[in-house]
Amino acid sequence: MSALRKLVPRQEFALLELSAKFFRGLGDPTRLKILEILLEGEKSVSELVRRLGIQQGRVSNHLACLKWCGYVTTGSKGRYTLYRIADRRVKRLLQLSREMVAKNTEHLWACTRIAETQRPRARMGR
Amino acid sequence: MSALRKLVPRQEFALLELSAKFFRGLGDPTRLKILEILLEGEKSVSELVRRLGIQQGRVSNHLACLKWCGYVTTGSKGRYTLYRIADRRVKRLLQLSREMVAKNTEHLWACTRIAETQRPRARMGR
DNA sequence: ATCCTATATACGGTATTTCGTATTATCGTA
DNA sequence: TACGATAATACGAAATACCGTATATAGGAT
Repeated sequence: MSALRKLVPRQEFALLELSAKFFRGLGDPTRLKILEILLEGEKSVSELVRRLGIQQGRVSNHLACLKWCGYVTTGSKGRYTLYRIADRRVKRLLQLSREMVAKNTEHLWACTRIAETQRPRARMGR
Repeated sequence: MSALRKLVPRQEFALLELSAKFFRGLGDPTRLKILEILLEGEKSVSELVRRLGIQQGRVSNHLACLKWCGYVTTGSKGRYTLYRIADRRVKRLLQLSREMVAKNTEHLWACTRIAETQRPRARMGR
């Protein structure tokens, strides 16, 4: 049980929790790439699979995640499921992050508190 | 080794990776709460510890994380280290998320692909 | 130097996330 | 109905993140 939970009102805690979850939705490079592709226009799952070059199941899973978080919506067209960006704010979010990341590349690289994927676990000491 | 890595140019992959890392910086309720407090104005670590009610070490760790990601900067004043929001865009990011989360509360709650902290692990099936 | 306060770091344990692989569901068409 | 294509879901293993506790560092005052 998070200690924070005891200190902030239940409602506020829930909101923080949800917002964190929301941002974690953007915390994966594959999902970010998917959003970038969808910003070009709606795409079917198989199209995304081709573009990403990863397993179909994995793509569907990431898409489900993006959908739950409200980044994308779906429609079906025959056998295809088409995914598209759900909200104009998605583009804004990605823009903002790009700007801030650009200003901060070296720092972010050096950051060991949040590891990159598949990088050998960095010890905290020097 | 991520499969995505093989498909997108090295440079682009690095950028996606960094952006994801950047967003993961916002993917924790405690860090979000810290940013909210800092939006009121600069604060020392001990002040934050009081407000958050959690271990000092943990707060420092989260602060380090936020600093690496470029959300906050520090200055020292005597024995105190003062933390403050590093960039106007931080406020924008949080605003955008609040708006999108508000539109999406139920969905986010229901999302089992990204777990809330300390919630009993939901199985994927129904 | 020594003590005290403020802050940063280390590390094991546990929770969470992602991945790879396999399976299941759904829809159009023969 | 059976079949092929499209998409969604399941599940164990590996990677990553977070917490609690303990310890180290730094600066000011005595």
